Amino acid sequence: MAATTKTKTAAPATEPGTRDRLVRTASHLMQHGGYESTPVKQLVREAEATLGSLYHFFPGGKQELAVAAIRFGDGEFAQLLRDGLAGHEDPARAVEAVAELLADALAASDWRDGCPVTATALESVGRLPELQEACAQSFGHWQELVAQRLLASGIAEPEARDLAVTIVATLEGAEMTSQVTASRTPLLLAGRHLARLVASYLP
Amino acid sequence: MAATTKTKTAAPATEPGTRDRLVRTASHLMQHGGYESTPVKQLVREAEATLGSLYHFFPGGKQELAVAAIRFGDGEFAQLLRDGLAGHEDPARAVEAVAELLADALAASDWRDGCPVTATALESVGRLPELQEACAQSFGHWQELVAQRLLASGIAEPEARDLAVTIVATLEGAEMTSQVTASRTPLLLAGRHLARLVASYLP
DNA sequence: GTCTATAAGATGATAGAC
DNA sequence: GTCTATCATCTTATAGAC
Repeated sequence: MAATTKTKTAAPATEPGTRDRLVRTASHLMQHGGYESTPVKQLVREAEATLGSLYHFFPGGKQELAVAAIRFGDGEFAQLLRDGLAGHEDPARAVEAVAELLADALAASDWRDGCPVTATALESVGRLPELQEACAQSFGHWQELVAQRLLASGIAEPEARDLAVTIVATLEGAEMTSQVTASRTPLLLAGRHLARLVASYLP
Repeated sequence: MAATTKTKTAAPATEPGTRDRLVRTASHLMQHGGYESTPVKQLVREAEATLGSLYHFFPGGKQELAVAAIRFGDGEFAQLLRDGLAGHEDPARAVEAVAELLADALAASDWRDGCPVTATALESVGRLPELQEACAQSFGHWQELVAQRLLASGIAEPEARDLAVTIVATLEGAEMTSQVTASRTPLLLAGRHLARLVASYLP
């Protein structure tokens, strides 16, 4: 924390350093195939780094890098969530907008850029505890963002939090369905149904 | 199809043959870690088979066995769906019952026995076309079961089908969330919210 | 901090006896 | 149909020069 002074995210305007490139690339590749399908060799190649650099920044190897990648994906997904939720006065319409944003990103990437956490999350259950914990924290983080948005719209305390859990879960499930079936429909339907559900809780 | 006469599922009362053991074991292991996390060596060991048998029944190797395993998991999940949906007159309550069944199975397996398709589905997107196709068919199959149940309750044609897509997606997403967070809550909340949504479409 | 070469083991798949 | 031994390749990780 006080070693070289600028080891953390100091200058966001500068070009990303080797560590950042490794994390971003890992996040992107794990977004596709998950953890096991992503060999470190491909990782360092696409990050334009070397094995030496990887084990310099992440002595814990692939697993430690994967945890950092999940945290990074957590932040990226959170930003998309904030963008979508902020675009409309009506919270029901806001949730639907998030589903539409996800469908856009999915179609634009030929159905490959889904949730940056889901694939790894499933692989991690009961076998990679540190990764699983990072994934669980991501879900909690996103639920909190949705809950705050619902609370701000006047939905009461227990209902808003409960709804947020289901909203995030439904978006995850619908995104996966859209990916596998190569169709926007599941996400768009989920958006419509979630909007109806949220509206039914509005004061 | 007409080679040895009894190569298919002839006697369901007899103890399962080697082929069946391979398929069941593959389905069970892929239910946990997915495709890449399941080495063939572990597969044949737990199936009490040998490499020779695997490549005898599945000349296409691991991939061909994986497709058969997904089809098997498709059928198992479909049965759980039928059981849950048939238990209540009210379709809203029936959907909620499915979520409760899933939560029970999950907790009983220490959060490991989730959907037998999801993990593999995500890994397959854009990289294993035959597996991806089998996974997409599973989702379609389950959606059809739910749609028929809703239609039988008097929900009209386009609404019932659209709802079925969201119901299956939500159950998938909630089950994943329950697995990763080791908690029944996400599935139980999803069940409650889905019941409310279904009720809002009832005549 | 970065690089290459290499270790040590696991991986999917095959050969050929039985 | 089943078995074991083995292949070629790929895997994560390390060593040590620069």
